[in-house]
Amino acid sequence: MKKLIAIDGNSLLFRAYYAIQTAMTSRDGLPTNALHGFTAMLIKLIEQKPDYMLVAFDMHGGTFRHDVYPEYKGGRKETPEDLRPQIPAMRELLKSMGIRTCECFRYEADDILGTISKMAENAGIDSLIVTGDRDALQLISRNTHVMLTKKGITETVEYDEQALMEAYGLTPKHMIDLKALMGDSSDNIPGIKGVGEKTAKTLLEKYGDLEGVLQNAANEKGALQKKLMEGGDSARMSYNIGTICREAPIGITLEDCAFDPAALEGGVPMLLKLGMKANSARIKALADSGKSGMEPHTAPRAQEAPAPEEEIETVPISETVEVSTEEELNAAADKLMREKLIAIDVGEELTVLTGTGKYYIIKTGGTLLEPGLTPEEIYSGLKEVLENAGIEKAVFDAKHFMTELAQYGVKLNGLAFDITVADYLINAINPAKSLAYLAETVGIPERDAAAVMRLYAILRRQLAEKGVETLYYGVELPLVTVLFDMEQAGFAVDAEALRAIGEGMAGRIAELEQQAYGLAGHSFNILSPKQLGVVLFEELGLPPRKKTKTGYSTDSDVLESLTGMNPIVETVIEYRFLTKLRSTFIDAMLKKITPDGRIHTTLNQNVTATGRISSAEPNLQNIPVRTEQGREIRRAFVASPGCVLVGADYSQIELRVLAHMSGDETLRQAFISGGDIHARTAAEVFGVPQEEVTKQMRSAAKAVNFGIVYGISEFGLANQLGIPRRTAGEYIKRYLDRCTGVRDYMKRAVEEGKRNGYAVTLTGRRRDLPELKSGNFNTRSFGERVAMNMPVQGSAADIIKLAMLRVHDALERGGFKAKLVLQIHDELIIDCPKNEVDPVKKLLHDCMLGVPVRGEAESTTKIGQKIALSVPLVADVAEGHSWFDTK
DNA sequence: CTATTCACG
DNA sequence: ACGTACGTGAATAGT
Repeated sequence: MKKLIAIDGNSLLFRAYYAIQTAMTSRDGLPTNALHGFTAMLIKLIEQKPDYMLVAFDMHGGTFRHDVYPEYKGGRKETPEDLRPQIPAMRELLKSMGIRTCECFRYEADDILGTISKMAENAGIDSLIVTGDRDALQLISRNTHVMLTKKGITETVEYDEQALMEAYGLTPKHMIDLKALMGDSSDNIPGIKGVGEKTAKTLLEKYGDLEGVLQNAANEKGALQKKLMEGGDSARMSYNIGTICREAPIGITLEDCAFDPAALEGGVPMLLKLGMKANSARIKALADSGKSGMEPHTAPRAQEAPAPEEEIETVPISETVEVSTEEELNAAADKLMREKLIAIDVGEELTVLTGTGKYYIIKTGGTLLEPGLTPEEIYSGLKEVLENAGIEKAVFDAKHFMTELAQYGVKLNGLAFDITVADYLINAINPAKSLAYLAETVGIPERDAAAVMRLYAILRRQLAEKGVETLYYGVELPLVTVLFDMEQAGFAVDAEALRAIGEGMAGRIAELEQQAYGLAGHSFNILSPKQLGVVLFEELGLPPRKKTKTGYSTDSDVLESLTGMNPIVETVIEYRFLTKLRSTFIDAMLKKITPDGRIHTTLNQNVTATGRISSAEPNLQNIPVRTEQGREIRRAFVASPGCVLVGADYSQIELRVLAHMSGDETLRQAFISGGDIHARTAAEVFGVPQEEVTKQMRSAAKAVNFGIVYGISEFGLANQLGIPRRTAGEYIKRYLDRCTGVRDYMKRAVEEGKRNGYAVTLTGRRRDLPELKSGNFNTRSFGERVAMNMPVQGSAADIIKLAMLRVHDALERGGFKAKLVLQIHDELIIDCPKNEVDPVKKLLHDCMLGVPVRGEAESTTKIGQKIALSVPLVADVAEGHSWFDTK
């Protein structure tokens, strides 16, 4: 197979120019930084032995896009003064090396690349398009790949269809739709105002393409509908100018681009003149190897013959039924009631594939022009089917589906399989973002419900292969419903109290702001690390402690170390602290309160690599607690009327898990005999009786304990404690000498990680450890720490998940009205009617400790019994009106 | 869009 | 000798 490499000359020169900001000039004073970078890149590309090569340039003046849209910018900023002369120089250099260049009146370099790659496709030739411009991703096809430059210029990523799907969850064609919807500020393409990436992607997933989105605008609600209706023309126009032209009048043929390595030699004199000695030598070498003809022109590519896919039995579609009227829907629902298993997917349309091979396409739409049904009609029509627990359902993202159904008063019963959750257990590091993405990665042709059905078969087998079936069916799948209920319940918030806290801070913030300006001698943006760095380290002459990639670091460690040197430091610290509280925890929270007076977070079950749950939009797992003032915010998180909050948290669960997993006798005895674990550690590490442990010793020991859990390193501990590395090393050594079981465990964890390629928790949850194979020291060290930490953090996550299942189950069986509302890794919060407090407190405590609970279903404890620890678990329970009080 | 910072376990 | 603690999510600034 022959190969064309087509390069966006302007884009690459720009990238090279910004990547290399060192001053470089040729003997006659021409700046050469961009030329250097470009040439280095060119050499890398020539090494791929292309048969055709073309470098496209933009032409001055307007383009056909400006005819329809005069404000179009074409992604390019002003050309910097010292880059300008390098562009013609590059063209000349390319010419001398026999590499074809091209520019085209009223078209951009992109369009030239689009056109030449189209020609190549027609001729059955592979193309690689090299550019820094993401717009080119729309050109990707089976034969055309796109190489994008990353940070700098020599680092690149090559995208084919699959890689694009993995990175963006979109097909090449979707890239245009996406831009048309969300606009692009660098090109000044308007898109639809108020539609960002997230909305755009969701819409595209739902309706397929831009036209689909616009035509289904009526399906959307409220503000979004309005935006879509009004922004249609703008989006269509954006689509047109965002589409790369593949039939530009470029005036050259593919054969004009034929590349002859021997001709490269012609560039050597000019390279030398430009002061590129090393590059000229490499070009010369490439020219010579081309001349000798020793190497085959087309390098044999590693033929990755895909292993013949084992055919996985899925349900062949025996009958397809399109449903677009209520009569048809009712008929379909009647038939569905007789099914045992159905796969469901909500996309552009609702699709259902039954275990007996009947495929229903239920048309959404229901507008005057388009046949179809509204969501209300569909879900009420299918209510009986969806709520019948006897009909098993396989879904892609069950919690999401349940949330949608809830809007129409429909409950989902009989959940048999959730694709997202299964996929997460198989590969926690890279969870599937969409059904299309997953189908693509797995290499199956099906879409919609058919993909769900096929994935159901595939993933079930993989779960079995990885030994995580019990974890899946015993923990993760039932947990979906628990998390859904928690999201629906929400956390009551006293908006007035929250506002009052914010208002109480406003005065002080304004005061600090003025104070900072006064001390600096002028006003500036205190929250800008860049501006603050200038004030502190240049104007006021304070000593910089560390640097970030972009300049001085001004993080709290640095500021802390500067206290006492200038009063502005304290001012800034307090200012940052208060504005953080206000913007993230007061203003942002107020916006998230729904009309029911509550905040409904989203609890993600498939984002963390360790098995923890995460909370987002808003994150309720990081509400302040460590500072007195921050903790006040918790007074606004309250119980429902007539209720109290009951909260319980595990004491030192990770260290207890470590004690269990390592079997270390010292650590185990510490937990068995009880008491203050950090003080005990201090006594061991510092070799003093526990009564003589000072505050400092205890806090150092606490840091050591954390370090142990994180996969200890001397440097990390030294940094944390602000002590010399040697001293930190000494602490670690003393700790591990006393707790040899822990030392052995850490060693074993890394060895097993290497041998198996993954780390594993007490329930068998896995995390792949590709880092352990890395040749890079840092990457490998990271892998080692992960191998030590993941089993500990992940097992603790397993334990609390089990507790949640048991609590949920016990509350339901006991007929309590109390509801779980939040989990914060080692803490559970229940919103509890006052008359239920006593039994609920006991139940919560018992569930967390693994104590049998009356009336408990056996199934929920299957794994729980297996992971009884060899050290006691302790959970502290408290109650109160607000979250502030549950400590 | 990425980097920085900082809130939590 | 390398250069770091583990896991998250969100606001802000500025390229």
